[in-house]
Amino acid sequence: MVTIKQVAARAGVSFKTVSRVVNNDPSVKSVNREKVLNAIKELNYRPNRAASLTRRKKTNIYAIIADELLNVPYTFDIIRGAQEVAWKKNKELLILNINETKASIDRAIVSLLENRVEGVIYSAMCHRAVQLPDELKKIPTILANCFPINGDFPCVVPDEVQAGEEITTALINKGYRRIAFLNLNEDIIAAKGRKQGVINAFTRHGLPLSNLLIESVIIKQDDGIERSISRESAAKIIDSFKPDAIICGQDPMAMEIYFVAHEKNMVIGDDIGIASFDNWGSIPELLQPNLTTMALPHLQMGRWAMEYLIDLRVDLVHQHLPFKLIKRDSF
Amino acid sequence: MVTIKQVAARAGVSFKTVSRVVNNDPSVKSVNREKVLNAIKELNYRPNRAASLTRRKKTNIYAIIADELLNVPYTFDIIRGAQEVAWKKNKELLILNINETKASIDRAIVSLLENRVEGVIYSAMCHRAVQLPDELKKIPTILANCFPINGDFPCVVPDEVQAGEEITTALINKGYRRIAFLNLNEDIIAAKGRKQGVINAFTRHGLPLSNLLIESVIIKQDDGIERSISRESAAKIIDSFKPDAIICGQDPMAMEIYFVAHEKNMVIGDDIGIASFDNWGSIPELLQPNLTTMALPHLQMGRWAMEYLIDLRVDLVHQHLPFKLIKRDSF
DNA sequence: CTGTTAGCGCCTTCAC
DNA sequence: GTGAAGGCGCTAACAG
Repeated sequence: MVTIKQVAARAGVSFKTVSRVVNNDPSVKSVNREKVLNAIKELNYRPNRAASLTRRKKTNIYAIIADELLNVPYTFDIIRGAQEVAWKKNKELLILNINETKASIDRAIVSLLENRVEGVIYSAMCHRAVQLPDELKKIPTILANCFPINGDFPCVVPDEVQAGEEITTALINKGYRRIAFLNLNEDIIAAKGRKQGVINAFTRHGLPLSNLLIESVIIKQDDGIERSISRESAAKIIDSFKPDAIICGQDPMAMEIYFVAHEKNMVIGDDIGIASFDNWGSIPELLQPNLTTMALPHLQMGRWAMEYLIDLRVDLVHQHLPFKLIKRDSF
Repeated sequence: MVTIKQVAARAGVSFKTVSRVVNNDPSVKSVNREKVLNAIKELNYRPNRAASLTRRKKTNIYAIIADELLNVPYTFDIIRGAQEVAWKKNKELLILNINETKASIDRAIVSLLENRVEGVIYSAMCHRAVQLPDELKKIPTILANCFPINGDFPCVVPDEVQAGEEITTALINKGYRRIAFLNLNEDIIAAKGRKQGVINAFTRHGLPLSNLLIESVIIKQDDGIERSISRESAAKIIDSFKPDAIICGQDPMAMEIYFVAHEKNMVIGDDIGIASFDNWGSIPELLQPNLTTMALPHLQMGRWAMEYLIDLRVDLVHQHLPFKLIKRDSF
């Protein structure tokens, strides 16, 4: 491997000058800069990151821990958002993919510590509470799409309530007045918040709550496994409650509704409106125009979390898609 | 940051002994090892990876470049597979997420070179030909889920032909005898191979090719944008060709078929069999039992590629899901 | 603007 | 088994 000294010899300058050129120090005469640049190209020199890191105090390395527990397509956007900002700010971003096991997260933390990482985003693939090892407190850390069980880390999470309000308002604005909301399991954060949001929208628009039916169609069986009863429920609800629109907890559920509507010879968007949270991209193109979706702001969460770490900015612009930024000065 | 010397002072040994303990050198008296271990714990010492890397010749760092061009759920499995093996072999794995831009890949390569990465997996999100910069030839590289346009890198790709044979054979074994295959755009690798495989299976089972209809239902419009005409095509084909089973190029297509079948009051699995490549997980649970799917071996590709890099093993066991390993001794 | 000197924290070599 | 000396490739501090 060619070193800075070899380049210096070739260019006929001291190795410090080479170092300056490599690090874009403006205080190098352009003649010398040229010479060095040529030598670098001729020798095909590449700075040794490890060596440079030993001497520098700032590593400029950040990391995102991705807890892949649930592994739905769009969640990769958190990483993408973080990466985008890191790139722009010239920071290195380590992606650490873990799973639910303790060994896995422990190993990730070892990596963080040994690499002298300067900031960490801990991101979960579904909005939930997490309990993180205390060791993470040694490094500036922000959670994305999850929040700390003890409130001991700052976090950025989607504002499910606002999402619920927005999707409902969209339907109301389209003229729908009697809405059924097939919610996810109401134990989970997203389901609780959205339910509240849907109710809020009804109240705000002066619609009677008797025109609103909310039912959880993901049920936990005795064996602990979750099962979707969306199809059966939808069929029943359409007959009994007679909604003019249905909100689904997630895309696959919307697919089921399409089926049920078909079976009942209802025309989507005409006889019945359909809206859905969590656009998984699983809805065939053909049906998309008839669907009101609310995608979660994963990209923004990633960006935001990264900007928070790098600049400690907590004054960020509110984006179109709803968010909640819970700030805690833990460092 | 606490250093090896501080640990040594605390433990009452030379810093070299500490180094030995940290690196699991067996030639340390267990009394001393204990002392060192305690000191490490008390001071909460963490080896500095960068510093250790400067002196060591082997970095043990590998990287996977993920070309996220197409961003379908299961492709992350390539990374997961690579990571699994890297973990097992105690290697660090850098995940470099790029997009189609040259700037992006160039930046990734700079990162590879500066980090003195010892091996690279270049993975594409859909099976295709890629042209990689020559600079990658300086590092042992293997492609996963894509192959080099000039044959200048080794690669591991799914065996689409075999996949076609297996899925068709599965249908034939279930008793279906007249099959329509709604293929992806036949310009793409996967579509070509699978078509051949489907034909092979027919031939092998002595079925007349007149009982097989293959049609591409993803068409490229004049404006270059691809459009799926699977639904219309399926409707027509069911009426005219009267297949007893349909093979779909991918899950979303299978969803369309479910619809069409519904509209025609056909019972899935009874009046008509459905099979699909590329299990995206977009098929609602309820319908899964009626679907014969063939998932692509992304996990295995990731594992295999990594093992190839680390051990140069090309003699790996053939797994259930079909593969093709194209080996080229480029390093 | 440039070069010298002195490290960074660790590992290698080799003598004890 | 252990430790001292030396060096990895680079940057900080400072002198010129």
